Amino acid sequence: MVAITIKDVAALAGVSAATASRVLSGNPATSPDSRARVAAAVTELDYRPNAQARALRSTRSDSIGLLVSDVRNPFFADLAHTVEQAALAAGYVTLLGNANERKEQQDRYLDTLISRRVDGIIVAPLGDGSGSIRSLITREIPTVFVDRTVDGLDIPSVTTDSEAGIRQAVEHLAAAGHTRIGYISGPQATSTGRDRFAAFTRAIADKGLSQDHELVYFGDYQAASGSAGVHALLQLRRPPTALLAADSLMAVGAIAILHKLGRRIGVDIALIAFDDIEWFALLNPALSVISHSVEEMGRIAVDMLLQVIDGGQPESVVLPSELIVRASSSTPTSPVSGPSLRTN
Amino acid sequence: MVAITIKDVAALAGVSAATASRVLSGNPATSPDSRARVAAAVTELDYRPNAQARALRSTRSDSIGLLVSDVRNPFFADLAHTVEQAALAAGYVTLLGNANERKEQQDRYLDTLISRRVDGIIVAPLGDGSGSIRSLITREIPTVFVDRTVDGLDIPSVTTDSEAGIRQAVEHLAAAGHTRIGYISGPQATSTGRDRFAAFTRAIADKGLSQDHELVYFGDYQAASGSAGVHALLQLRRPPTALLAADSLMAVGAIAILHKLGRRIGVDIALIAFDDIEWFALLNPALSVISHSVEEMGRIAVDMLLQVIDGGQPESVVLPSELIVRASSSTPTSPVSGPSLRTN
DNA sequence: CGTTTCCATGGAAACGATTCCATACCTACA
DNA sequence: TGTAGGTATGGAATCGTTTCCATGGAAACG
Repeated sequence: MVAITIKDVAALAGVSAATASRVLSGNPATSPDSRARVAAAVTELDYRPNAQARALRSTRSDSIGLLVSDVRNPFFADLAHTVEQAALAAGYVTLLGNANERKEQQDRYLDTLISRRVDGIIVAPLGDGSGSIRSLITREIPTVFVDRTVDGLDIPSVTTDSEAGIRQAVEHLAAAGHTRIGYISGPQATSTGRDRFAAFTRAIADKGLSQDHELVYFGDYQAASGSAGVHALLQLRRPPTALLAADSLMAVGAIAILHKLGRRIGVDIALIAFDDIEWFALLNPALSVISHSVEEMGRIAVDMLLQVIDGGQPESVVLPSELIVRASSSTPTSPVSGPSLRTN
Repeated sequence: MVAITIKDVAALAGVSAATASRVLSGNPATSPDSRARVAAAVTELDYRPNAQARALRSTRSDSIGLLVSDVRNPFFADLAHTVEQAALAAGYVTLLGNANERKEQQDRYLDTLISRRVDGIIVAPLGDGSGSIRSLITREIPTVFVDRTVDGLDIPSVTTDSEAGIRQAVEHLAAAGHTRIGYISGPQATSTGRDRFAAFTRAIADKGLSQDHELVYFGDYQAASGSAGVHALLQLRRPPTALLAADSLMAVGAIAILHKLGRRIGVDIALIAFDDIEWFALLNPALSVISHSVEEMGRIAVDMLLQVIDGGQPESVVLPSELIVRASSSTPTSPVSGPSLRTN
């Protein structure tokens, strides 16, 4: 592996390394002649500048870090795609990390991102402001929180207003006659887990529905915990007649076990999920969801990060959420959960 | 932003930069005393080594590149997760790129990955061996192809044997009485697109089914082209009674438009998709699929890449595929596509 | 024609680590 | 006691760029 350096290019072009560097970085203080000669040498040698050396000298790495909990979650997959494409358009490459909803892995990734001197970090954070998150602040590394926040940290963020969507969902279910709504919550170590749970609690109270704390199951945003949640909730002496899942993966788990148990969604039990995924509309019955725009979230996050990198202090953005009613929650149920007709 | 370097650490610890470096890299030629002093200085200063400088000097970047077509495709999302986690376990971070099934974007990403001197690259390649792919070889950059290959290039790869699964699918449909099977193909610029199409053609011929070339629609592995394919195939004078989609996204598009057109899957028309996605089993009717193991593919790809980085020459691996019959294809259909009973 | 200005250029010093090489010290052995 | 061998250490070179600074020549101006 013979490494080709800028000196080789300079030698072949008959100029100095300094001039070659100037040509390559588009510095106007270059003659058309040397521009042409260097360009020719570059293609002749198939020269690729060493990004490490460049970054070392210029203290810019042209890379950003994106830390999410799990790309297999369609929400984060969409986010990763949008962020990566927007960053690419702005000349940055994206380092992807999956924290797997585990704080030590988040810290480990933040450490590597700091070591690699990424120009900025977009993170869906987990936990409180302890650990490596603290280092981001003391080092003044441009950071933007996406989807989630961390209490007490003054970092610009793009989040969703869960309140509106969840309130609409609860009101919708209440209007259909449900009084006992089961809630499959996200982990309380995340701001979305806490916020959505709080929104649910408030909405339930405002509507005068059952606040039986047994109706809440605390999951971890993974499919398996959705199944476990349904399992637990259906074993109650007075099981819920409707379910609200705090993210799409737990909804998937819930659907899987409901199928297995032979409970007909939208007939025997109503189901609404947070997060709109293309596929949810294809289910039969189609799934009612609380929708929010991932693409917008990703684009705004990159925009904000670029601003922070440029020394700006963008305002945090809160995006709306909204209930989309489909068949999975459209059947009115009598309060005692009697039999009902199926609609489609 | 005051940068803390190894010299600061060395000064605080009262040793030289060389010794500090030795301590940090675990070199045994260090006294317990300086080890302790350096460790203390590191935590005191919250020192993070500059990965660029380290990489520049040691010609290892401890990073790999992963280039897929689109993380929003659940297959690639799973792959990205597995690869990223396996790489992390081996001490590497992953640079993610989405080529969006476009050759120029693939080339652009390969260029940046080369510039960044990643230690290796895992790519689901697109197109022929022209463009930047060629540079990978001449520069002897450790590379592994995953899911797809490029004809004529001697690069280790992990792929799926599409033949077996597709043959099983065709035989299964033929046994159910289908003679006109529509095929929604992947792009012919990808090896999977070509291989699966060839396998389909062979299977159709062997079974003596209709080889009407109008029954093949060439899509691009995106959902929209699945919809377009169904639309085109159903407009034929003699439309197919069964459909085989070459990937999951096109299957999603197909399902969406079939719903909209009021065609009942598994009743009016049979449907089988390549790629097994957890959610496909949750559809009603559940979707028959040709399944292959993404996790295994990802793990093996990282294993192989590590071998190549170590100077080895691992053998390419071909993983099996297999038909999983579910309700979407289980109803026998009379050759003339008459009415039939619904099973579930 | 002489002086100023401008522009393209090359030499050399960074950037922050690793690593070769030489040295100083200490122990062990004859 | 003198020498060989081992160990911990520091100085300095190095990795491949960018960028500061000085220089030389051409152009422009009086």
